[in-house]
Amino acid sequence: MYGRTRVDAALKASRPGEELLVKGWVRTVRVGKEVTFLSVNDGSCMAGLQVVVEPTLPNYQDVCRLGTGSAIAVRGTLRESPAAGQKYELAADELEIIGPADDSYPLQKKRHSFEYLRTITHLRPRTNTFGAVFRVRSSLAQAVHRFFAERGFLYVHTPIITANDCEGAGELFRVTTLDMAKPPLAAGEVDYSGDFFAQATGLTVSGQLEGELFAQAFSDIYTFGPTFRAENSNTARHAAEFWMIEPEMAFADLMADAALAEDFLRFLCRHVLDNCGEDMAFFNEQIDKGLLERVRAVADSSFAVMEYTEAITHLKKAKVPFAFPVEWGLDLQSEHERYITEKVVGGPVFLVNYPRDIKAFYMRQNDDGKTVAAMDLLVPKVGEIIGGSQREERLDLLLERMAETGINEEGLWWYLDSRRWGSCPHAGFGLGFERLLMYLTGMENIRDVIPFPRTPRHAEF
RNA sequence: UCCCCAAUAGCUCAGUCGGUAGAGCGGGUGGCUGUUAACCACCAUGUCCCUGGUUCGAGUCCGGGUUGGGGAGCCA
Repeated sequence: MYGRTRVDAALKASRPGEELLVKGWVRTVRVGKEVTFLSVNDGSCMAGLQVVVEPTLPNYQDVCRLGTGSAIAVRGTLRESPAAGQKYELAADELEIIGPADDSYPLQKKRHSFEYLRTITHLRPRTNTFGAVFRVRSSLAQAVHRFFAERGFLYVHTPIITANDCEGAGELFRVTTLDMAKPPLAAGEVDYSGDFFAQATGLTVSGQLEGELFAQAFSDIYTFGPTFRAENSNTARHAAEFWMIEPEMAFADLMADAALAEDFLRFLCRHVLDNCGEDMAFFNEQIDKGLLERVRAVADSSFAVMEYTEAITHLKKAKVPFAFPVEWGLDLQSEHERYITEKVVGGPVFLVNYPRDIKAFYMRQNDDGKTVAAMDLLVPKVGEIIGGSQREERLDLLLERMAETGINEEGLWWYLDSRRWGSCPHAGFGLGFERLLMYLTGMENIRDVIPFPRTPRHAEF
C-alpha cells in the first residue's frame, strides 16, 4: 500500500502513472454525464489537484452531488492532463466522501470580501488568499529563526506575564485572580497583596528589558513571541495581540543595530521571493500589483541613513501641505515619515538620532545633549516598520532619565543591576511580525494576516 | 478616542425625482459539455440594519442607535 500524498508533492514530485492516495477539501465540482471534474485542495499549496471521475465509479451519483467544502479521499492514478489548465490530474479509481458539506457552507466558489470572511474567521483559511497568507506567515516565522540561528543569536523566551510595563509602551491587560465583583481595597485602591502574584501584573507589552539582560550574558539574543497592548486603537495596523521580534546585541552601537536591521529585512524579502513563489505571485496578481517589484527592490537595495535633524529640514522645505506641524523637537507623523521615504529618499531609510524628549528613557543619550541614539526604519507605502536604539549603558545617565520621565526605579531594580556590573554598550530593535507580513504580502489589514485577530470588542474564535 | 463613509436576496452589488424590489454569482430543475470560479434555459429566495420622525406615500429625506469600513491619534 501507499501513504497519503500531499497535493504539492503530487503536482511537483510525482511521476505520471504513479498510484496515489490524496485527501483534501473540494473547491469546485463540474458535473457531466460522461465525466466529472473536482478540484481538491489540502492547503499544501495554492494549486488544487484536478480529480477526474468517470461514471463507472460505484458512488458516481453521490460524487456528482458533492458540495464545495466537502472532505474527500481519492485513490487513483496520476496522469498527464489532455486538456489545458493543468499539467497533471488524478484519475479516480476510488473516492471516499469523508465529510460532506451541504449548500449552507458559507464559502462559495467566488470572490468574497475580506469583511465578510472576517465574520467566518474559522473557515477563511480554506480560501486561496488566506491559504497563501498563512503559508507565508509560517514560512516567514521559520526564516526569522534561521536568520538569527545562522548568526549565533540565542533565542530567549521572555515572560508573557509581567509586573513591569516596560517603557509605558502601551496599556497593560490586567492579569489577576482577584474577584472582579468585589476586589479587596486598601486606601481606595485595589489591594493586590492577596492576588496570585501578590502584586499587580499584566500581559507583556515588550520583552526588551528582559532581552537586554540576556544580551549581557549571551552577547546576541532575540525574542519572537506574542505581545499585548490594551490600547483602544481602531486601525488597520493595530491589534491587541500581535507577535514581535526583538533582537538585542551586546558590544554594538546604533550603526551596528541598523546594519542588522537592514540584513534582516533584506534576508526576509529574499526568503519569500525564493521560497513562497506561488503565493507571492498570487499576491502580486490579486492583492497588490506592484508587490514583487517592491520586495525585489528592497531585497537588492542598500538602505539610506538620515539624521532626524536633516529630515526636519527636508520637511520644512516640502511643497506639500502637512496636517501636522513640522518643528525640531516634535515627533514625526505618518504623513511625514511617508514623505521622507517615498518622496525624498524613494526607498528604505533609517532615520537616526531623534530628540531625546520624544523617545523612551532607556535610549542612549548622544554627546550633543539634545538627541538620543534611536533609529526608525521607514519604508515606502507603510512608513515605520522597525524601531530601535542603542541603550543607555551608563547608570548615572540612565537614572537621570528615569527621574526626568517619571519611571519608578524600584520596579526596575533588576534592570538597573545590569548597569552596575559589567555594563556594556548594546543595541536592539523591535519589529512587528504582522506589519512585516502586511508589507511582504500587500495585505492591507492586520486582521487579515493574523489567524485569529484580537482587536477592541473582538475576541471571538 | 476623534473625523468621514457605508448597511438592500446566501454572497457581490444596482435601485433615477420619495410612488411599495432588481442583476450577477450561489441554490433547485432540465439540457449540453475533457471541464477550468464551464456553458444554455427555466424556477425559488427579501425584517431594504434597528428605532423615532417628516409625508397621502420612505429602500430613498431628517434625528438617535447598532454594526462594518476608511482615515487620524496612540504605536509595532
